[in-house]
Amino acid sequence: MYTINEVAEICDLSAHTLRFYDKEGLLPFISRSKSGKREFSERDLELVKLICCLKNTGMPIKEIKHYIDLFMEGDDTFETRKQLMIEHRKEVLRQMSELKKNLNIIDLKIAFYNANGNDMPS
Amino acid sequence: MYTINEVAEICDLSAHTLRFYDKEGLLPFISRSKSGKREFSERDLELVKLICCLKNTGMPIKEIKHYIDLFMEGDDTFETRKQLMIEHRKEVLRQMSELKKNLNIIDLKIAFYNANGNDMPS
DNA sequence: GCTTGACTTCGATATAACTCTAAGTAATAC
DNA sequence: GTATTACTTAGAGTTATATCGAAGTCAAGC
Repeated sequence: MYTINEVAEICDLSAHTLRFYDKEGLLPFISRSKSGKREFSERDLELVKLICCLKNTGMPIKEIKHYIDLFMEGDDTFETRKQLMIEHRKEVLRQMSELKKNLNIIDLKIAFYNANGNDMPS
Repeated sequence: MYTINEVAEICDLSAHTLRFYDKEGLLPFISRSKSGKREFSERDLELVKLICCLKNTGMPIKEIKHYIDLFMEGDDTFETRKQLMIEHRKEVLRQMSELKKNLNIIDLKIAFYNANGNDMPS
């Protein structure tokens, strides 16, 4: 079991942020110790990592919550979750392609700088 | 010459946003018609595209302004601008690498869904 | 028993980047 | 000459994601 601070450390978040996520309904799966402290199992930790992955690829908290809600509903939502993930994968690919496009622009710019500014278009 | 709305269309921004950028000091190079309207030359358009590229790769407006300020100062800032661009390129590579890492996580997740949830880790 | 870590509520504050409103002016296009 | 487009100032409001602080409670470990 992990404490909130351990999870925070591992996932590069603050305990504050984790509680904030909890409040937003992103962590309904977390159990509590008899004294009321959050206890993260290995599986919980993996879910938090997945949440971070989704967040870091631009999924808004509300959509992540939707995914988690489906997850909590159980096996009936299996197909829906799978489709959501497949859709999000497309979005990540879109981001990568845009990033590549922008990298090209930057590379071109640096190439112009290396050519000592000759024919610099802008 | 392009009007503000044409540039907005081309760069997928609103005229509002372009005026906002202008106010923030990102577009000091734009000239005006005798009636006071903004006139974007081909070169200006390229610069706006560069600004969008920097913005879309996460550079904050203040840093973009700094770059534009250097640009307006002229050839003396050539080396500085080149170094800035090289540094930003590293940042873009970092983003791409993180995106790839996250794509892997998503792919793994989808693979588990395709395995019908067997051994689903989370 | 004292320190540390965790908990709660609640609200303030921050930050970035818009986004919009209003009210009035001025030139352009048909 | 009317509709469209663009301009101005100045400020209010929005969205998303935190981030912080206060104030008090509670339990565990040394």
